[in-house]
Amino acid sequence: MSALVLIVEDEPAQVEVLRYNLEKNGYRTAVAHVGEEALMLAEEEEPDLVILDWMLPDISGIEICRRLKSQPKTRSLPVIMLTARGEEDDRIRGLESGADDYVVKPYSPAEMMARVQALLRRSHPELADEVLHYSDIRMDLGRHRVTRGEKSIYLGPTEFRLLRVLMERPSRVFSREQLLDRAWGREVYVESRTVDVHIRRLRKALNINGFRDIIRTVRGAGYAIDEDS
Amino acid sequence: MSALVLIVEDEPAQVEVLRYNLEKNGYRTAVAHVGEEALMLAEEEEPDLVILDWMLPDISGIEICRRLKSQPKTRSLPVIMLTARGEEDDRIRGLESGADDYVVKPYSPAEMMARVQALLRRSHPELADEVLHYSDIRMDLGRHRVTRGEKSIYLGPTEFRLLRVLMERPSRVFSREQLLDRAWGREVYVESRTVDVHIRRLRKALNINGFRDIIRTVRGAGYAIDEDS
DNA sequence: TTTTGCTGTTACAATTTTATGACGCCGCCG
DNA sequence: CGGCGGCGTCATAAAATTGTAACAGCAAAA
Repeated sequence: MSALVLIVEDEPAQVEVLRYNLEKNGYRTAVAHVGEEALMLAEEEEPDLVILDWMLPDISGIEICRRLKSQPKTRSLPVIMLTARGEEDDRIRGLESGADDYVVKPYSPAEMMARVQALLRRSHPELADEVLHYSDIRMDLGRHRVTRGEKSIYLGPTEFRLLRVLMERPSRVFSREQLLDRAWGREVYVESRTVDVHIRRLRKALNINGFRDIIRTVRGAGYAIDEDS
Repeated sequence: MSALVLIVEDEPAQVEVLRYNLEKNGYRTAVAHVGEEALMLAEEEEPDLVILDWMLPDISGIEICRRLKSQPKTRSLPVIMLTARGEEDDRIRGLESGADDYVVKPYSPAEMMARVQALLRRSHPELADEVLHYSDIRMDLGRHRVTRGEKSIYLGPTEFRLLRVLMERPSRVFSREQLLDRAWGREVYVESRTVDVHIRRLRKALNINGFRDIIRTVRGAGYAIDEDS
């Protein structure tokens, strides 16, 4: 089972952005558009985390947060407060109301995901699986599973570690030595040309079904994972 | 013997959903379609819990609940009230009539099961056994019993603990060390290769009758319980 | 265009990792 | 005491993974 995140937000566009990103990261989602619904769902569905918009049609986010924190059943439910402008006052009031974190709009999805994961790791370590994304490639480290589009990709241990290194910093070029360091470890000695071979294996596995090659060769420098060429 | 849950609901589709989920979780079920029948069965069958729909053809759920709570014989019988809309008034009236919990339709089966289990644990701790599911495998922790499909699976104590660890987090890959920690305990020292042998024994037991292998070997990483490959 | 250096690709042997069957030990029960 | 079931370990087979060498291709420099 994966973590359930309750989104409390009245703007449909915002909801969709959050939902898309959360589900891409393997979380389940529930949505409440108004405050009453939020309180109900928080109790009924027992989510593992709440993302709570500050401005809602009925009850204010701050009030919802206060109520959540005042009930034994939802007290330890982590709350990320979401607000339009980062005024210091709001920030303080938000945290005073018991929110565990605070994100200012506009925010980057990656930042939000990082915060979600950080809070989940704190409250339910077993639910916070790391997932790396780039383009249409998805790497679930906990499940040790790689997919491209809908297709499962099977990798040997070394290719898996290699891809992981590349995915952790997309677009960055790693020299063969850097890759050996990070994917093989500092102590082993292998020919640097060996990297080429594993890159090839990785390419072959990743480009199954005529997918475009996503590994970029940088002559004289190394390799990177990259959208184009 | 397992707990008996009385379902009081007039819509056949709803009944089936409930019955299916309850039985999957190891409860026995009885069904009443109308209020009179419910009162009768509550007395005759001595169920351990009642799931009571708010809207019924003859007597209202609230009235049934009141009557149950007024009779000595059924007073301590836990009641979960089931209603279509989560209006605050209904909620209050429901709880005032003596219901022990309140679920709003539509609800998730998992949520309902959690509530059933929570109430049973309170009233009859010995009947509230935890049950793990994955795919067609069912693990009744309290009864120490495993089934796959309709077939009983016999496991030694070690295989049982091992399967339990895997079932608690389906799809997650556990290293041999993690498995030793969790299924054997931190203090004992056994070879990590021993895990292989028990995995094999587990597989042999689980794949009886030509069932598909559900344990995934992840080279260089460990094992996971998983639907595919 | 030729040269030179780097990279892609393939084949293969070596190594590592897992699967499996067998064995002996231990504790329990009859 | 003897049999039995469960368990850990070992030996060996089987399978997957990996490192390297060799060579073809290609790009940039001369």
